[in-house]
Amino acid sequence: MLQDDLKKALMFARLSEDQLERVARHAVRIRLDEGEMLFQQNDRADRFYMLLRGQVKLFRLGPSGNEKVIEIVTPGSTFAEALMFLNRPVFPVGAQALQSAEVISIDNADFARMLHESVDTCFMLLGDMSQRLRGLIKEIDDLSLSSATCRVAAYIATRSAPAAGGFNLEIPKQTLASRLSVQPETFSRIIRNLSNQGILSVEGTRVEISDKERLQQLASACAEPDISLAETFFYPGSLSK
Amino acid sequence: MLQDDLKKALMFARLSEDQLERVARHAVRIRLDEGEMLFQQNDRADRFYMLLRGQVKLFRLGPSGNEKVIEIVTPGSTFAEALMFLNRPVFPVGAQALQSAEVISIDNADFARMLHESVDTCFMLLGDMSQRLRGLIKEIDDLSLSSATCRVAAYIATRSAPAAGGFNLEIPKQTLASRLSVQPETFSRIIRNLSNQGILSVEGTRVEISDKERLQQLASACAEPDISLAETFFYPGSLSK
DNA sequence: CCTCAGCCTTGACCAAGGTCAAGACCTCAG
DNA sequence: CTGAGGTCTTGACCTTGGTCAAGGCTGAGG
Repeated sequence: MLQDDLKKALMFARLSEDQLERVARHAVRIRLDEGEMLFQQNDRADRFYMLLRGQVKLFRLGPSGNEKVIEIVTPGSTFAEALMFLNRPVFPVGAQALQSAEVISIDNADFARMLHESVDTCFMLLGDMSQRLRGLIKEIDDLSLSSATCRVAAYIATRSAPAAGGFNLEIPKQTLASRLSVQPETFSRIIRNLSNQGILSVEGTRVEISDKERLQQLASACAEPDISLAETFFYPGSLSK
Repeated sequence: MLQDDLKKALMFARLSEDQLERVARHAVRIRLDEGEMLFQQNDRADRFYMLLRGQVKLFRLGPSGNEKVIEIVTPGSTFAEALMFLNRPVFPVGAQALQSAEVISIDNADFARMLHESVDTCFMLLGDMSQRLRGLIKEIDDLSLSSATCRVAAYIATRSAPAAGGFNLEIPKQTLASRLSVQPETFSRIIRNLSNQGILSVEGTRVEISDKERLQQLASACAEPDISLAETFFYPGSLSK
């Protein structure tokens, strides 16, 4: 049932059965194979989406084909809904399935019409967008105030926070690298450095954290290039000696 | 009259007199001297603002005091209103007057209450936030796909678009540099390069564009590091010879 | 007119990380 | 088992732009 799936997203949680039914009427279920595009950057955006299953990456293309992954969507999240309120909406990113995936696609115009009747949902959406704004601001200062090493450390620290010891990278390293705004080669090297430091070890997609504390330090101390962290970090020998 | 000033912002345009009056009741006019802080990063955010006159910069501080300017607010714009919808809102940036300025400060809670009665205004706000989201995404790929030179060129290109010949930098170069995520020294050098190229000339705060076309090229071609633009650019001699 | 304080510019140097090229490793099809 | 096409890793090199230190310029106050 489409309605039941819709309810999984926070955004639709407050809708009445009646409203849900109405949204569902203009919603379509779509299956994507691995690698399949859901939409292209600059396509006209008159629908938005909710991911049910699988993984979808959102990315921007530079003119010469180099891509930067902006986000990796996880099941239960909606995306591209913020465009609904622009005049001539166009997707600022492309969306491609990383694994076989299933999404629900919802008609903007119809949803907006319905939104008029539910101020509560408007507020929901506003809150949602606020958070994204914050996230992006965070992203910007990560980019301009932190080093690549930092970003990688921070990512791993967050990912490993819940699990005790280690975890599996669910994303191809290439893609992850792009998400973190780093070349794949550099990503590889950073991992190697961290390994040499005895902070963690990576075997295929499996990541084991050995020294959580140091990892945390790296993750947070990054914006602090003056403390001679770079030094202790890039010359692994200095430790064992 | 406070109401009249409020109307200058798009965001309040659709409000009824009644609603405006209500907003005005919880709004305060604030004067800022040059250099004065309006709020600090991480302060509790229970009000938002609209700039009437002057300039205000929004910036983030890294732990060691290095700052990154996120935005320079111009009169008529509202800012920090997106925080209103978060649970425990805290300013993600600090705000400081670059020149003597005047702002209106509006109470979040009261505004939100009023918003409940005006779906139209909700939509206004949603649109507004959409645009900011887009802006930030743009910002992110500028940071990760473009070079510093590019960003500077792009900035100047936009600023000079309306005016025919040249224009005045209204912002201290230091600040502008930070806004563009570049060190002041680098900014200076980039300008010099552009001058040597005969693309523009800068005298104090006055910028004159000599070769608009080349400037445009630089601004847009930046994401294209493979075309040997860097080469023609960084070795000025190669042109005259 | 001099001086001090900001800003801006310049130069010399250096490190982070991007680029290019090659090879390792893995998986899958034949 | 073998070969082809991925992805990942490594090494060598080079560019960008950050850092440090030293002037130059300008405007306000004595």
